[in-house]
Amino acid sequence: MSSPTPASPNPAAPPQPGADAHAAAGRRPGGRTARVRAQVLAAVRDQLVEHGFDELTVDAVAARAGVHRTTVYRRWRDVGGLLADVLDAAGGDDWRPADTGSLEGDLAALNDEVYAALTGDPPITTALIAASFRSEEAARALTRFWEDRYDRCEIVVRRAVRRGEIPAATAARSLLIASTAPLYHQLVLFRVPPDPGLAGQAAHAAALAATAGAFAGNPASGPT
Amino acid sequence: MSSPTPASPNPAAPPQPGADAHAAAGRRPGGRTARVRAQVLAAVRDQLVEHGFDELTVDAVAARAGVHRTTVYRRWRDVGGLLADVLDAAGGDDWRPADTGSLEGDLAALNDEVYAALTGDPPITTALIAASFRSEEAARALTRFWEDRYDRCEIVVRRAVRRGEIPAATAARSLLIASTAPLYHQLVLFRVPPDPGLAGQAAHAAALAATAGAFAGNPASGPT
DNA sequence: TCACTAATGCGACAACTGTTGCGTTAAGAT
DNA sequence: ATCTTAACGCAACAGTTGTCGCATTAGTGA
Repeated sequence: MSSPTPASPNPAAPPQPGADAHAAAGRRPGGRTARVRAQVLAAVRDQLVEHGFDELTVDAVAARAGVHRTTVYRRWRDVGGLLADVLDAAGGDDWRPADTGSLEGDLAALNDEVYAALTGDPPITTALIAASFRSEEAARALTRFWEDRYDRCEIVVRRAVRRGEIPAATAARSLLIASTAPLYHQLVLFRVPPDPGLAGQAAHAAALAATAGAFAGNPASGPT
Repeated sequence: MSSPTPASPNPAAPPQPGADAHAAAGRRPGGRTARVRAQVLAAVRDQLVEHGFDELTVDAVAARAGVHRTTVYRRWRDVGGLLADVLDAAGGDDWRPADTGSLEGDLAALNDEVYAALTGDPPITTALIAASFRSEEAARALTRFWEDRYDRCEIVVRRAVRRGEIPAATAARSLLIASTAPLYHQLVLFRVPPDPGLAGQAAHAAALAATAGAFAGNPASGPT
């Protein structure tokens, strides 16, 4: 997760996001509906920033947005639905991985961003992960978000191949996961105290392993 | 996580596990208290197996255990406390990593166990991870459990060093995390559809990286 | 301008969650 | 055998969560 801050909240709000929040553009995407959605999503972010995930209840969001409880329940179902919508709005940015000139440098830069996202205050990213364990909808939104982010990261591997650092048949996704997973593992699951040194290690090891051909396979989509 | 099934539920039950479930051995560890604890913990496991984490409520556990709601609330506080106690009871087993004769084999065997735990039905392990995001107490218990497991796994690295497979100054913990984290990452956070092939990959890459000296550092406790 | 209707507001409601005070039971000690 | 008291059972309670039917508002199109 790199920049979950949504710069431009999508003004179109489907009335029934239960199935898919993006399928139909809504039968009435006009003024009030869009305004309510903007107010509610802003309220979610503000509430999250000011009081954390524990106090992110539907009631609190509705009150802060100046909207009735039932409206929020009907359109977003629960807190997970709210966060899923926030997350989808955040996925529409133009983020790209940094280009440092070397594979290890690129991976380290990625991990630095992951580190910042996971240890940042307010802990928005951690809150989203936590929410994904409470709501299937939030889980799907998070999966979509990460899928998109890792897709964008594959250029890091392609650049390294072009520079001759690693074999052409390197499984990009596997390499990227091997590089970032240890950081998530320690910060999210182990909850080790934050230490900026964590970020560089895995990047180094992954780059070395890639050089040694540990991720040989289909260059586009490795063995899952 | 490898074998969360508690073979022998600790009969000693501290009355106030709020602060630390193991500090004082309780002033009255006798028959009834221990019996209630055993009933409740068994009810937690049964409820989890039969109805999953979503229906694991304090009320359901109390009813199934034949115990009053208030008793559960007072001794375990919430569902997280219940799972933390279950988890602590599970950590007292005699699990050891398999010895296959090679580093990559040992790591692959580890990942096979992780895979089985994360994809097993009922999803006890996943439920515990989910609970750790709702309850600080469950989170601490999970950290303790994993810390203990990874400690026991370090012998895998020491054996590899003894066989001359990897440098003596290999950071055992870093290697182990690099080996297992990708699997957790994909199954727990990404929620990719289960695929037994996932388990072997990371083990292979980690073993290769270790051989190349990617985890050079303090052999006992690597750079965090 | 006017009718249509999707979306929202409103209040009531049941279900669930967690707490408190007090009486009862039974483990541990003398 | 008897006493002490930690732990439990019980009932009542307030607060929260989520749902429902119906009234009202405000985009949308004629």
